[in-house]
Amino acid sequence: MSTREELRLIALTEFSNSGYIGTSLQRIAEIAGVSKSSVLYHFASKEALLDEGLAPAIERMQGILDRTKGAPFSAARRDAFIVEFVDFLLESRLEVNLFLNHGQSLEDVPVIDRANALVGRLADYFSSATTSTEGVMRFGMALGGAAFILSSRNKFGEDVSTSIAEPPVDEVRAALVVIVTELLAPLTLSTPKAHSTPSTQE
Amino acid sequence: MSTREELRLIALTEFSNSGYIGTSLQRIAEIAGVSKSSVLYHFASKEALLDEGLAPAIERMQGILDRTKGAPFSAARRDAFIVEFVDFLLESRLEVNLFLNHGQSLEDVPVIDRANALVGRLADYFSSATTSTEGVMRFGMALGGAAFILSSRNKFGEDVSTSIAEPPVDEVRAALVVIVTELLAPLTLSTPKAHSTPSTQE
DNA sequence: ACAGGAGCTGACCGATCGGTCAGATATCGT
DNA sequence: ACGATATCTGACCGATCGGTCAGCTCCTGT
Repeated sequence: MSTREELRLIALTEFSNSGYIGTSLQRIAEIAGVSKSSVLYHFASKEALLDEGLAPAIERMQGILDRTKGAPFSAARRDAFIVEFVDFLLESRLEVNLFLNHGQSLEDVPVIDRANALVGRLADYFSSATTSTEGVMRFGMALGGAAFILSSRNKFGEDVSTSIAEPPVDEVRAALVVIVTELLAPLTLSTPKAHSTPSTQE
Repeated sequence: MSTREELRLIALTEFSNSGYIGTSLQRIAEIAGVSKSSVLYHFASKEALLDEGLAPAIERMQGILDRTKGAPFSAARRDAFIVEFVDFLLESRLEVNLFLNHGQSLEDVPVIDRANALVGRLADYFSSATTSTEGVMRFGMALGGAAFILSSRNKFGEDVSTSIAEPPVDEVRAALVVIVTELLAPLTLSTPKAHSTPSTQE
């Protein structure tokens, strides 16, 4: 693997674990076994390192959303999206963890803005199927909760609690699809009502 | 309000929004309208500011857990816990957000260790009712997801997506209780036998 | 043989970090 | 009136931050 690619992965890992501000170029250089100057030779700036670390995951998520929003909301398309979304979360844990945990303090960074825009498109897609408070909370719990629990699974599964072991990844994937589908199911069974909350559709 | 209490709240807010490392004493002082030296007069160090900011929420959560674990696992006690837990999340958003989003990079800070120990006790309590991967994921999605979606509700509700308005707090509370209960319900319908994890009562 | 670019480095820069310290100001009990 | 105490401040410290720059060592095409 090239030094440049190695630095990208180290930076992504450290940004995810310690945050963007909490990770110094010096530390990235030390882990890679090169000098800080070498890091800045391969990447124009620390921000460029963040940008190139997140870019692949952002482009993948963009593709998923483009494909999903190509047709109107339906239960079948929603279920297909859920599978794709869960796979995305499983394979982009570092990126998702970095964005979820540390993105709010990096709001003026362009690559974070792009990721935020994706969340907005995702919310718009599901908000087209519900207007009730419970529906909105179901969407948030299902997608945000799944992203959170996956991106920080090490924290709860290994570090903190010793009584919960790390399950096989395919079991995690299957369980997550079941739970997310269950959470989102009421949103499209009978879309017109759901709750007695008429309001707040701006 | 005393200067000291004002500083505590400003620090908690800034730590939650920008992270512990991402918040400087200078910034806290500027918001409060005092000098950096004054901040360090009221609090021995930056870490003391973090400690005293999180302490009340930690003590409250400790009380909830002590009360809940005073008796063996049952559906009724679980439901009572859920209500208390949701109320806790609603009233301690800053603290929960700070712990969830930035706690993993502060693992050697004593107050964060205390909070992590609470999560461990919580996980032990619910892991006594399930051993399946799906059960563990249900627990994680329900509690972690609820904590996440509430602590970062501003991000998804106001900043990012303009199509989802901020619902009344009592509706959020009711919806969350329904969803969390629904997620955790299958865990105690048939509890043949739990784990072989005797207590770990510290 | 050698020019030239790729990869890499140490020295250095201004800015900011958390924290220390001596002293200024104000309040209060006596 | 006067010392004691609480509150607050600016000046300063060493460490670390992201970033710049001149120059070093290779390797390769000609």
